Amino acid sequence: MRIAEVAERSGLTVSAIRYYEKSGLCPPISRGPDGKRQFNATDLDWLTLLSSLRETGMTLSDMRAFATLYRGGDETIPERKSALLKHRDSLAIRQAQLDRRHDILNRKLKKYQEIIGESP
Amino acid sequence: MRIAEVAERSGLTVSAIRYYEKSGLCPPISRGPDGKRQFNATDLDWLTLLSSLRETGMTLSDMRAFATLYRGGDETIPERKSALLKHRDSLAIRQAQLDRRHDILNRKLKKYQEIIGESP
DNA sequence: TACCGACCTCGAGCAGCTTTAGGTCAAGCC
DNA sequence: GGCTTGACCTAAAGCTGCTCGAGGTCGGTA
Repeated sequence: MRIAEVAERSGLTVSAIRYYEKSGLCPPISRGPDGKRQFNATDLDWLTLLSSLRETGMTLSDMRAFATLYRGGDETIPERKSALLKHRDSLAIRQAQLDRRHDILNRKLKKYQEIIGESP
Repeated sequence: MRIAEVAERSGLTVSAIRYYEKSGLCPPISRGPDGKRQFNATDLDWLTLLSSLRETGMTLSDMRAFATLYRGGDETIPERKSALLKHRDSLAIRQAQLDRRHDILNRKLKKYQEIIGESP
C-alpha cells in the first residue's frame, strides 16, 4: 500500500506518517526496491489506532510508551488496557468540557440574536 | 482584579493572558501605579469568551479577526454572529469525530477484555 | 531588616507537525 | 528516444501557541 492511501485511510497526513516513523512511533516500514515505503495491513491498523489516540489528545510521548508496550507482546496487554482506560477517562472529561463550551457559544449566539432580531 | 484571579475564572493561564494581551487579542489592560495589571469585569468577560473559543479549537488568527470586529462596535454584530455560527458548526463536526474515536477506543478495550478475560 | 509572595519583562524552549528545497524514479505521451 | 508529469524520498527550516526560566520590582509581615 502506498503512503497516500494509508494517509487517507488512517486519517493522518503523509507528513505525519513519515514523522511518526522517524520518531519511532511505528516500526520501520519496509521499502520497495525504489526506496518507497510499502505498508501492509498491520501497519495501517497500527497507524489508524495512533491516529485515534492522537486526535483524542494523547501526547506523542504517551503514544511512544504505548508503542513500547505493544512491542513487548501479549503479556503487556493488561498494561495497555489500563493505559487506554486512563486515556478514555480523560477523553470523557474533555468531551464534557467541550459540551459546556458549546453551551457558552450558544448563549452568546442567542444574545446576538436578541440584539439583531432575526429568525434563528 | 488580579491576573491570578482572572486566570482562575476565565480558564486561561496567567502566561496565556499576558501572551494574549501582547499579541493584541484583548485591549491593553489598565495598570496600577506599581505596573501591575488591573482587570475589570469587561476584561474578564472578554477573556472568558476567548478561552471558550480557543478551547473549542478556534485559531488565534481567527480570534484576532473576531476581536477586530468587536472593536468595530454594535454594527459588526451580524458578522460576529456568522463567525460564531461557522465556528459552532465546525465544533459540532469535531465533536462527532471525537465520538467516533471514542467508539474505536471502546472497541479496542473490548478486545483487550476478551483476551485477558476479566470483568469489565 | 530581611524575606516572602505575587507580579513584571524578555527571550529561549517545546510539541507536533508542515513546508520548502532539492532529488529519484516509473509511466505516459509525442 | 526524449520530455514531462506525478508520486514518492530526505533533511532542514518554519510555524503556532503557548510555557518556562532568569532576573527584577514591589508591598506586607515576622
